[in-house]
Amino acid sequence: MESRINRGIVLRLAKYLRVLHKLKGMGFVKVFSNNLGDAIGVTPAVVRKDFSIIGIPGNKRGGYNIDVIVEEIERVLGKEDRQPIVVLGCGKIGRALMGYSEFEREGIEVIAGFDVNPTVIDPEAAIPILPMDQLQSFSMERGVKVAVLAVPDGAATEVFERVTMAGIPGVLNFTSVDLKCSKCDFEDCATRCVIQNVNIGLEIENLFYLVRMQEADVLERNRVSLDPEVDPG
Amino acid sequence: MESRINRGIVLRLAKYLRVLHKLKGMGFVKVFSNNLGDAIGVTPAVVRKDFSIIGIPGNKRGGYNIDVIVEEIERVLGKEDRQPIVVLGCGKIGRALMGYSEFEREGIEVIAGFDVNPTVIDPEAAIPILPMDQLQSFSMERGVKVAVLAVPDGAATEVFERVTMAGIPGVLNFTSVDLKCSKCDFEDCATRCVIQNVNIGLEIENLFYLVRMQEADVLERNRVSLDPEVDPG
DNA sequence: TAGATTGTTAATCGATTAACAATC
DNA sequence: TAGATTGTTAATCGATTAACAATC
Repeated sequence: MESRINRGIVLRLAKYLRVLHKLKGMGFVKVFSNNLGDAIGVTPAVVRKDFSIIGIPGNKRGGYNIDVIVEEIERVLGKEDRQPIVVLGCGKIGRALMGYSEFEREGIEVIAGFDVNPTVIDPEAAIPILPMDQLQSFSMERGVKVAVLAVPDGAATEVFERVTMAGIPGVLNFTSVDLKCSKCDFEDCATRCVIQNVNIGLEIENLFYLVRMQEADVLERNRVSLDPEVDPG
Repeated sequence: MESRINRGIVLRLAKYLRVLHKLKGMGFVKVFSNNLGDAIGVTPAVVRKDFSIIGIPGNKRGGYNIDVIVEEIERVLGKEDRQPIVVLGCGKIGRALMGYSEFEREGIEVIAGFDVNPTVIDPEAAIPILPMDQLQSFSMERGVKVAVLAVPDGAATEVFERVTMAGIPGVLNFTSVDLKCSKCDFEDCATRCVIQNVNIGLEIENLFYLVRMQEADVLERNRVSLDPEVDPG
């Protein structure tokens, strides 16, 4: 019954926002919970509930005003300001992320990379690559809020340690080491660090499993439909 | 009450597996639900329930036998065989994934990359990069089950179309376009394609939001603790 | 036996869904 | 007015957690 703002809602809000920007670009002014639900793949009731929770008003017969929704969601999500991040580990994945062109559209900007390998250091590059030692001073100075962790698995915990020392409160973790700060619950964390783990290997394994399950399922259904009642003996 | 095998369990099983391999390497033979729970950050009851669901037996006083768990989880997850995948889109992200060394440890092998850009095609490379046109024939021939989508957002739906045409039943989607096959529920899908969306931009936005919430929360708590009762006027 | 741990059942929790009164 | 859509309340659902009997 009690529904606070959780990760689920936040994710949906960001999705609404994209659809709404497109609709607005097409000249739409109003939208119904029905349309929006279809667009992001949820029921209209979810849309109405989400909007109700963050206080977006609609009109009983005329749906919701797109400008109002956009403004309110952006306020809740805090989209007004630029979102500067740093990338830790400038190997293949790290450098790919540093050049990820889709970030720009979202207001996300990689302001520096860090690495322990002296040969990749390049403070003069468009996006400077600095020695890992400078992480703390740089982050303090620039007020870095989010770091992307793209180091080898073996270095994950050590580098994560540096991140907490540097006072960076948010981490997107691409290593396959499951990070958690001590006593850290997703919602409430003693050392005050929010971690989002993205484990590519795990996702792929998972996918293989789901695919196999699905294929088994199809087979099973065919069997059942050929053989509606099990006939023992 | 009724708990079928869902994404949550599958993800946990893969995590148990990692811990267990390490424990085994250290010479352990038995493990308690308690230990395993601590290791992956869940309660012992969850561990016992998971094991109960997939039919892993324990001993009332002696915990679980590591070899038995490993064998059973690997059977359920189907870890015995190699897991060949293809990468669609050989830009920065795509090539980074093609060279992702952590895959090896998990039995995941990138067997080819595909791209529309003729200048990156290289069928003789260690991991061949082929024209996108050859996706269908290649996948049919090799029985590809999982494709990683790393094309620009603009090409996402078109390339995904090719994937379904090629009969590939699993997709890990790194574009920020929310893919879904028509009528596709996560569990049950008419066109029989399992999609896992990994939206890096969305994750980072989310992180910024959560960090901001957390900071607000800390402030709020300090305020409350300084000012335990609201004093109007 | 006493102590500890499994395996399962019941309670809790939170989120999603359904339903419908309010009302434009 | 009639029809449609919001906003909210209650029902449902599934997963997590607690608790405890069984038993080694």
